[in-house]
Amino acid sequence: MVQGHDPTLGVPVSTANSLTADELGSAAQRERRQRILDATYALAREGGFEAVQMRAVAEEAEVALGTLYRYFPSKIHLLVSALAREFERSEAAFREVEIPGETAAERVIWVMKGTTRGLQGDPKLTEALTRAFMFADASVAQEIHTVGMLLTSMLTRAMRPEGSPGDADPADLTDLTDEDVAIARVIGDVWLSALVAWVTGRSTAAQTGAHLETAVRLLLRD
Amino acid sequence: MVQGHDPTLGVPVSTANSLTADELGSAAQRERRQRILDATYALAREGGFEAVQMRAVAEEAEVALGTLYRYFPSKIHLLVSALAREFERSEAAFREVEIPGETAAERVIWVMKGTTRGLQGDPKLTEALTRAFMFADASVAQEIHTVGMLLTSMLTRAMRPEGSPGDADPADLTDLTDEDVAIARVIGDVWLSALVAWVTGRSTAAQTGAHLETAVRLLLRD
DNA sequence: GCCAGTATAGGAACACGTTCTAGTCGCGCG
DNA sequence: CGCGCGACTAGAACGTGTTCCTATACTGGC
Repeated sequence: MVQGHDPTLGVPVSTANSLTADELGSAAQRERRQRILDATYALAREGGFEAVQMRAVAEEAEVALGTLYRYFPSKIHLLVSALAREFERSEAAFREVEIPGETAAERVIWVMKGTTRGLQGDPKLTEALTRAFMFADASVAQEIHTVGMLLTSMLTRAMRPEGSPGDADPADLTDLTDEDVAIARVIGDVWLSALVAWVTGRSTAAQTGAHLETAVRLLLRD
Repeated sequence: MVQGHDPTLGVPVSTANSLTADELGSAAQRERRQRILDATYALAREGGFEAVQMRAVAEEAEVALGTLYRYFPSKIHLLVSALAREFERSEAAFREVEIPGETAAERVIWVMKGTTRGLQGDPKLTEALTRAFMFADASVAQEIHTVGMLLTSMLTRAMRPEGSPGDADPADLTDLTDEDVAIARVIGDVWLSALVAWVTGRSTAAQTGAHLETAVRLLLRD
């Protein structure tokens, strides 16, 4: 089963999706949603996946349990949505800086290492978000797709020479070859696997970084 | 979080590992372990991850729930152990055949596709095993390591020219360069990500195969 | 064959994700 | 103003993974 590609929002998406910020009518509702995500973030940061308990999130966000479930249909949706919000921030931040490096490989490594370092500074949080991402099933496809797009966007932007067209819109991949996109996806895969290995204590931060760098150099030999 | 189990065990088990076949004294115990894994396999095959319920496994295997937990300290351990057993069978089967293909890339693709096809023939089973693998935390490191070794072994064997030394022992990687091993690991990463995407309904079998093939060709340009 | 100690059976109890029910609040509309 | 309706609150209830407890079956040492 494949999900449709970019329904580009606006259309009432079929089943049990998380409520996005734009779908919420009142300011009070948008603020409730923010409070919930903030509570999720705070709990995850302190105690990781297992500390993000739905009752605890509801209490911290000062909403009833039922309300929490109205906004996010499951713990996984909740955590992946929190991850998406972080990625949006991260992606926006990268959009503001010059990415250093002569070659595509150097620039990609710079971006990946920066992102990874950010995540490794908050191990519990990263554990929670990664576990959720890995455990997600098809019902979370929408949210996952958002995250995937952001990641691919960051990578392909790093692969492009600095200041090339298409920088503004993260979804604009027009001047990239199929091979570029394929490479970006493979790097994303490796990154995810490395993250999982790190999160589950099967490799150290240093190993993760080294593995990632190796993979990028194998893929982007200029 | 799975913490240390009660230490009243006859055999000194390091932390909270699954009991391996060799650690079990009596034939009756080894047979119990097999029954448990068989039951797990059967339930997973029929109904996937959620159908593998500990009470159901215990009943099907005709052991008490407490006994099940003595053999496998969690559902995740149980499923990853089942996965390891399958991989052992798969790896052994591959060891018996000539791997066709002129180049390393062709041989690796042949192996990956064969394995993937096998998994896709049993979607529910694959879903259960993959979800467990992805959800595993550090306490399952031992079992996960086993699986990782088997996968790397299959891949590096395919990368070697046919009939080269080291074929007998899956752990013997002496005649491979560091780069070879790194490539095998990257391919393993991509395979895992692709499997997750397929299992969670985010990509089709065909897309999974194509992505894998692209990745292998990017990495093994002969 | 008997004893001590361990493994197993059987099942209650607990934790947390999820669902459901009843009641309350706020608000636009006749 | 009173009504209806959707969103919210509070909390009970349920399912499944996990733990715990007690009685029984087994096994190795004497």
